Amino acid sequence: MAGNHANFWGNTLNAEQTQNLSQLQKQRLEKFIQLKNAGMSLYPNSFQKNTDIAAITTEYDHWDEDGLKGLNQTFAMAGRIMSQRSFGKVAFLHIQDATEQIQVFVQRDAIGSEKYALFKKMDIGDIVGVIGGLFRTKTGELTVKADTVELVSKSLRPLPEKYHGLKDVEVRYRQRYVDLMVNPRTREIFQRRTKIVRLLRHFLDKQGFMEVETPMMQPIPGGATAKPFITHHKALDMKLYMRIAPELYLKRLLVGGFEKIYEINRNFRNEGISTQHNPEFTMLEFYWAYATYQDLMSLTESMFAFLAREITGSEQIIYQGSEINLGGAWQRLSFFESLERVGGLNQEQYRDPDQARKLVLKLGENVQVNEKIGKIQAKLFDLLVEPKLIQPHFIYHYPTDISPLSRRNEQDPEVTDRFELFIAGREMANAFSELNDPMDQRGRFEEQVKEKEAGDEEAHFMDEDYIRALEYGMPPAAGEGVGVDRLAMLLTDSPSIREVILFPLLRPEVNPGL
RNA sequence: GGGCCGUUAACUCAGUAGGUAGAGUAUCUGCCUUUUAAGCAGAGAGUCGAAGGUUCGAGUCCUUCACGGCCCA
Repeated sequence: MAGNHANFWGNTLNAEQTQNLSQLQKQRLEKFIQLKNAGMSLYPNSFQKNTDIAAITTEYDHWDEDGLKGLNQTFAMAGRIMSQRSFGKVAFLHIQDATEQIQVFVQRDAIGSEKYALFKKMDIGDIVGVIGGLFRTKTGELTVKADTVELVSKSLRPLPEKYHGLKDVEVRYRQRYVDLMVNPRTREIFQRRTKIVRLLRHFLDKQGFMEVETPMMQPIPGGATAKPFITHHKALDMKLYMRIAPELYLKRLLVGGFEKIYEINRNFRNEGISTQHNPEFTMLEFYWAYATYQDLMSLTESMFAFLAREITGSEQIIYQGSEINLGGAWQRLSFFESLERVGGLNQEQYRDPDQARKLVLKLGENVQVNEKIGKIQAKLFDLLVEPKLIQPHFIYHYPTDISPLSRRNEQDPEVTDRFELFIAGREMANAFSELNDPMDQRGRFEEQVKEKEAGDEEAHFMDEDYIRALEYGMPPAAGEGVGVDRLAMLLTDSPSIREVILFPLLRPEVNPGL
């Protein structure tokens, strides 16, 4: 029989490939050939739907039997066969389209023996077109009584089990198409994610922000402390970086005269993978001229509360078992206050470089000998404060030497008018009043370049064109970045970023064909 | 990069003390015209992640590797 397969498919499948198929795949291939030999098109491009399944269930789910009888209307729908219960001369299926599932009743005497014989060759996983009227079964389920069932797309691989679904996370991520087919929860997460992004746009549009798109491939990667991916443009023979942030381009647009702008798009950072990090991730950044970081705190509060209400119906959400209240005004602590009040440190412990460094080492983290105090303090914060910030907290006035793009605080130039937002022990947003003094900015870049030369791969590059833009004069402004994936995690109660990214990065599969 | 855990039929999982591989679902055959985790009877289906090693004998013990997960960095 293997020879026949090869013959039938021309050179598509050779004998060895056929041999490698599982028993179930071989059986499906047999049916494929039988249906083909019966003159059936297995991948026709002809089925005309006239409704979605949800449209039917929404409209008729509450109709009684008599009402349905009097309806006298036929519907044409298409969907994947998800389950079937077959009797001798009659069968029940559930088919699923993008919107819903519905039961289909197929009767030999209604569609004819010949068509019924072909129908019996169809498998779970096949996509079928169904035309028929509605009725209620003995158990009361709204059901389509098929006048015809047509094969629309033949499935050559078996679907995972209906009861336990697909659990293997590796398969779920690699073959997301299967995960989406069989796990309703996965569909819900991604529908919800899409809704979140739409609502973000809606919210910002309503506030008068304009959406823009800036380069994702940049000659000088800027706007964040991160290691970039490097790529190359052939025709220009030019080194390019995948962007780590859109920030410096968005601020050029402030110079150009746009006053309220935002961008939602991918950033790329060449770092490890974890439950909270994927090398490419989606970021919202928005910039608001003549506003300050204080204004952004209020805007952020109303934005998150709005999202929570629209998505979950409440400002109180549950994330991984913790109740989180996104409503009202959130806690605000300065960076140093948080080290004291949340981290339990005294001034000497975090202000004295020696003591601070020793403390970090004691907590099991590495720290360079000549590390700047700001970086050491940031590590103390990550270790002692961040995990404890379950309810929303704004932490403001970050040290200047870890905030090279932020405006200095007018009272204390050693800190900046910057805040980060933490929810559920994670950084959700980073925002600040923008540094628009070109001289100060040049000095800060120069500091960064020194660090880069000292071996810090994450330090910022000098960007002369950005300085030039600032020299034309940028209005005072505040800007913020919000991690969209983390927001999606929060609002879908997902423990890992991979649950909210359709195709998270994985190492290549050893044997993708199997 | 380090530690721990996992990888057995298409899917979900068992696998005793090292003795030659099991269940449910799915599939196939037969019966079955209102089922819904349909039912009854029967059958087939495995490179036990890969490669070495120990052993008379390895899914099981050891080593290395691959992929994944969690934690740490």
